[in-house]
Amino acid sequence: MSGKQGNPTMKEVAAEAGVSLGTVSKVINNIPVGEEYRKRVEEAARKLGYQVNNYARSLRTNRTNTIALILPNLNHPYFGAIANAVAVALNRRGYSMLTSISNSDDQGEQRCLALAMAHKVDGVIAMTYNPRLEVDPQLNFVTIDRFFNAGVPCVSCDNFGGGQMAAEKLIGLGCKRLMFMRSGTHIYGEPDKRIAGFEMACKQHGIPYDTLNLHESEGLAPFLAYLDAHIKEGKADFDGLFCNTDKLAIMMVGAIRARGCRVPEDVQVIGFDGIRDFATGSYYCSTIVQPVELIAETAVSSLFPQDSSEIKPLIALPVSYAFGGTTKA
Amino acid sequence: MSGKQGNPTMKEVAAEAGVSLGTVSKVINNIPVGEEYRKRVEEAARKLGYQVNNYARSLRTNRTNTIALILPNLNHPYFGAIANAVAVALNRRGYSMLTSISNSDDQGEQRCLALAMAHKVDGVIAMTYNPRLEVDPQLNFVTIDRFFNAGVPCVSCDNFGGGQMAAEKLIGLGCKRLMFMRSGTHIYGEPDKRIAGFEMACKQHGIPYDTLNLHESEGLAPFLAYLDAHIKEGKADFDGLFCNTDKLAIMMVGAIRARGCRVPEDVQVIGFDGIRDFATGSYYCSTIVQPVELIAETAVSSLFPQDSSEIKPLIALPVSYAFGGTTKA
DNA sequence: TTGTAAGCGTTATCAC
DNA sequence: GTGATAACGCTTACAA
Repeated sequence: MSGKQGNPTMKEVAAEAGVSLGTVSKVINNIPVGEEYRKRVEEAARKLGYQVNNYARSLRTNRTNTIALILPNLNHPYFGAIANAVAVALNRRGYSMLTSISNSDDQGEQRCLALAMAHKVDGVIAMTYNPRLEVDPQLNFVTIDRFFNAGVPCVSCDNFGGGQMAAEKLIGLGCKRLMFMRSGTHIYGEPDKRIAGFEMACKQHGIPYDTLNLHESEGLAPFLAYLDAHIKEGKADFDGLFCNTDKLAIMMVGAIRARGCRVPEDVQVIGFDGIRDFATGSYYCSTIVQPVELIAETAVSSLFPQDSSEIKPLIALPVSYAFGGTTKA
Repeated sequence: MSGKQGNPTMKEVAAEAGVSLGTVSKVINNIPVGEEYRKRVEEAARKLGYQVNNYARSLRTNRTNTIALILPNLNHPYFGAIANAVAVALNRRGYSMLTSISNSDDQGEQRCLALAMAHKVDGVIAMTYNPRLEVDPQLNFVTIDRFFNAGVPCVSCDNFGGGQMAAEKLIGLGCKRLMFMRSGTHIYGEPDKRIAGFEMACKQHGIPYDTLNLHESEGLAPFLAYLDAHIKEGKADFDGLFCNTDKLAIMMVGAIRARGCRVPEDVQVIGFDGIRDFATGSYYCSTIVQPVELIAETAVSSLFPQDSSEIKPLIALPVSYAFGGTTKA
């Protein structure tokens, strides 16, 4: 309790103001009360530096005004951006944020969830990856980028549309043969729709394409092997590449250039996420930008039923394309 | 309360197990109890999915097992790294983290602090910038990078030593005339010792130097003007530059190169913080690396007096130099 | 309108 | 060693 023993309580404020406990409570909670009483209470509260004890209040009201955010870590800029935006969105509503780091670990995720339950949070926003995560059906739970089932709302960007957009952008910029690369934590997940959208657009436009869809545990080697096989003497047999993350795109741009091929002149590359350089604020590569603030805002408002008339199981928010130097202008 | 009405309480567990409330409490808190009773209670708790209500417990014990972290935002990699490390360090001790974003705003910082107080956290770790922040002297309070007064412990890296190290590194790499640049939120703060350390080392080695110490509201223009004045036809009249952050260093490297000067051949540049590229993990520039995990760990343990025999008002943790391509190898 | 008192889920102090 | 019972600080009927 902040190490402070002399933390003033409502009772003390009541005594100081010469009113009853209930009156103090009413003043604190903005419930109509005689003007003279209100003044006395406010004066006393200020004098004693009174601050409501959220825990005691929560015990009574069964609401904590706190939600938990569970995410893999705070080192990746995307997670940092999400956490930041969620905190801001919650704050605007008078809610606090309890942050838990799962380390992308199944047990860690379960542990974070248990912690949130013990804290009796009013809701949980999670970016989890364990498909077998045991979550109390009564829990006010929203996921980001991870669809569980119809009972759990999932807020995500329009991954399918993003994949489509990437393919169409590359095609529009003159690409004749495309390539898709993916490295991810799990084989199935909301972001996997990126490839589906990409493939559909390619087919629609009659553009040939190749894909390399790998688990991150396989590392970069298979991608590099692909480049070795498909870039001969600085000539690539594809001229457009879409990667499922900016991170992979950045690595591939480096690898392509290292093999004597120019980006974007010979091969154009588009990533996904819309990560910006922390110093300059510029995009690392041409990319499909996730609407981070909107995702956070939507996730938060999904927790409060009064905000949205109907709960949608899956919400796909619009993405946008940003030029970042790895496509032709 | 997680929207769950049927959350089992200790009383229900007691009824289920056919024991008294006190006995359940003892089992939950690992207080010796008859083996048979313990079994019955554990069985009942498991069956009902009982989970202790932290708020009710806190109301009794006056401890919340939660600490608040206040920082400007979670978008800058340094803040993200600090938040991540603090969360991990707290978790190891069984504590939860309440995160508040201040937006580097005086009022925002005060608001975050009030929120933490209302939540009755057991302590606060803050990266605040308002020197007039009103903080309850009773509050278990630790700052990072911001010295208040002897009563408030401040955990920081060895900024003075880092400045020294940067100067000596540049001198050791052959620089004959140095330059220091700073752009920051406030004129005074723990990180300002970087320049002091830098200057001392320069004087010690008899190396001439120049400094440009500005408030961030002035933007980059004065720095660029300096470069314009000191780089003529691709020749700079200084050959070593130390910037107080990696961010500034990165910008300056770009600006120096844009003026026809080579980095690191003509001018060597060292930044401060040790930020790494999120994709490749490599440093953006040669830099003085902050011991992020150690800072977080130290800040956390400063909150728990039993961990450290004596509270030190200012703790300066060792930094290290990392090569990042903007100095000679 | 204002005061009084019950009770939220837990821990801790007692008798038993 | 176990079971009642009184707090903890607050909200909320309900009584005055």
